[in-house]
Amino acid sequence: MADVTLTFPDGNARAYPAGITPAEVAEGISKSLSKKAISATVNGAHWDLQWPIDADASIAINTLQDAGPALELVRHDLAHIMARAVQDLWPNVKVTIGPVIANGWYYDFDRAEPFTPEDLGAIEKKMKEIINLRDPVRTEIWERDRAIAHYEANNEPYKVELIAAIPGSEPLRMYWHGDWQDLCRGPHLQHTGQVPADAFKLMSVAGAYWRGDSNRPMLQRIYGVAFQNRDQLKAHLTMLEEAALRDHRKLGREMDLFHMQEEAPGQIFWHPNGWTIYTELQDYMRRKQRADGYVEVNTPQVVSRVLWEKSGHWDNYQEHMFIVEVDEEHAREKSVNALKPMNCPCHVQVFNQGLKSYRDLPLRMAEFGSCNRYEPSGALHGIMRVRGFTQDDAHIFCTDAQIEAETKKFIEFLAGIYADLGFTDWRIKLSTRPEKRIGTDESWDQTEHALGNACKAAGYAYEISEGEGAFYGPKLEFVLTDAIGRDWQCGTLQVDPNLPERLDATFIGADGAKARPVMLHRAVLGSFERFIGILIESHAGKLPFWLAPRQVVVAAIVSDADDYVHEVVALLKAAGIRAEADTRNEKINYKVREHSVGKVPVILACGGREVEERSVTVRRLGMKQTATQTLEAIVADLAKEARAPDLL
RNA sequence: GCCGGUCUAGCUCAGCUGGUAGAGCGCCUGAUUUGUAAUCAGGAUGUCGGGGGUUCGAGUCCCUCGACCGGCACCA
Repeated sequence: MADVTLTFPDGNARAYPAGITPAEVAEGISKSLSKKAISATVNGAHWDLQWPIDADASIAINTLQDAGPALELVRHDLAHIMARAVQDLWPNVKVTIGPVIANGWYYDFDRAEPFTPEDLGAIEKKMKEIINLRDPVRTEIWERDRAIAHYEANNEPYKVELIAAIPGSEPLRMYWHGDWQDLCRGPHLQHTGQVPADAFKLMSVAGAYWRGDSNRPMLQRIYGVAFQNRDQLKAHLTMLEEAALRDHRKLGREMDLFHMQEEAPGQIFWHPNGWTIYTELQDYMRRKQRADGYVEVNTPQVVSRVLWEKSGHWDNYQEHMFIVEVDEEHAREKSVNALKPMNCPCHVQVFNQGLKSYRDLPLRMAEFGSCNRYEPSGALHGIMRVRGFTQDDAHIFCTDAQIEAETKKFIEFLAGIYADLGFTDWRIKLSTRPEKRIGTDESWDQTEHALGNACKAAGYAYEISEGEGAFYGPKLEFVLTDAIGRDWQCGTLQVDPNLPERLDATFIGADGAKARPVMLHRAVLGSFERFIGILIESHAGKLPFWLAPRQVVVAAIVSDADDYVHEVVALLKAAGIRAEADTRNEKINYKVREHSVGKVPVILACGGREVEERSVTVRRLGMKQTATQTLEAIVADLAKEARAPDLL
């Protein structure tokens, strides 16, 4: 048999008989390595210790100490161990798939009865038993027919369907954990005992559609998290607890920002504190947009069905629209209208007034547009996914040739705003042509390239979201994450040649002929509601001074200071600062605690000494130490701090 | 929309197998004049998410509707 040359990470190379497995290689190196080994990295690929190597390759033996392979394998093996535990406990449960995800894994089961929290405890216990068995993992490649016959015999229809979906060219690999078998592409650990039994936890059960298709059966998905050791697991759980404290729904209540109630699901009752954030942000955005060459418009909320039919929304988006039927007193016919779910058709109406020249393009038309969408009930989420919201929307009417430059300009605009608002950690996704689409492949090629190039030109990397574009054009999504790491699309830019066509938007070109503009739908924040939710979570409620709803509380230490406190508040207000007095009959400790919990950035305490000196003692949120400043100095300082970043 | 869970005072939560609702914080009243994360004492909290049913009796059991939470699907 021919030899293969394997090159180790230290550069040494050795010849082995072809077909040697990494397990055998490890054994040849040392007994202890062979015991500790979990997998190999062969030519950069993650390789099972049992898979033969048939050609020259680089090789590294991985152990549980190697975070990348260890986390992947531990989580993957746990998915199998969990499935085995479930089938041990309930033999009738059918297994489906169980991939590794961020921090852990899930596995989807088909079972008539729901899994209860107690069941999760029982499953976890059973999993620990399986781990303690230290059952060897073995693998074989099977013929398709045999695999299908096997799963049919075992009444596992989902597995049969999975096999049917695997391309015929790919080998079918079976894995065993002890006697329990699963179809799996691997790799896996050597034996179940290599899983750290104290570093995983089953987290939750949730419904999930088979193959992600809402027309197919709903399965039960059990989520688990796993790490290399117990401390990492504990750290993760602690992180989750802390993240829960940053939840905007909790902070919204605690900081008295807004509330929602049954009578208006998915809509927000903004309280004075929350509305202050909203209006500050809106004022800031308005200034930024003006400075960046946008004109601002405002368009109707309730618009006749006639326009929605022309725009195509009536056919394609009706189920998400709030339909309003108006029975006018003297009208013979009811008029059917809809609350606008988006602003674009109305903006085209504004564009269409009067003749537009190529000299008017690009025309950047902005609106803080209030939209209502009948979102599915299960999609609602705090103030981040709602049925009534306001977009910082704009449509850029331009020519094809202007798309790339306008996109680049927009990305830079957005990046500046995100930076002002304290976001450094955001991503761009480029969503490309979906299966169901209009337009030629050439035009898709062009616009997809234009968006990608604009990202590059602006200096930002992007991920591709294959097939996620709108039916009329590709889009960029600007994604931020919430407290517990869920992704939210905030900013967006979508190329749309369709709506100008449908609503007959034209301009007179340089050649004197009518031409069709393209529209770029774009938003920076996305919606004020979602963005404020993210903003609250990312700052854990401690908003930057200019956005803080309550900026300063002036607290009296003794009631003799009350008059002075009111004087200080008046001076601060005159300087444009949101200040209030706290002259309640309470100790300063009490007031400091209460306003700190309330995330007020600055507390100014006034006692006899301050009255005497005409000073204040400043305590900033999150800082223990205090400093005494003169009244003039603190008013000047805070007035400066209160300026929005674009006014600095 | 789908699967599962939850809904008790303003907030956070307790209330066992059905016997007629409680705590802490907050709120109100009074005392206290206080120096940087909860001063003390007293007082009132409520259609137990809505509706219907079973029962002598329902916060508790059943049905139904709704909202919310976690996922999934959706996210022109």
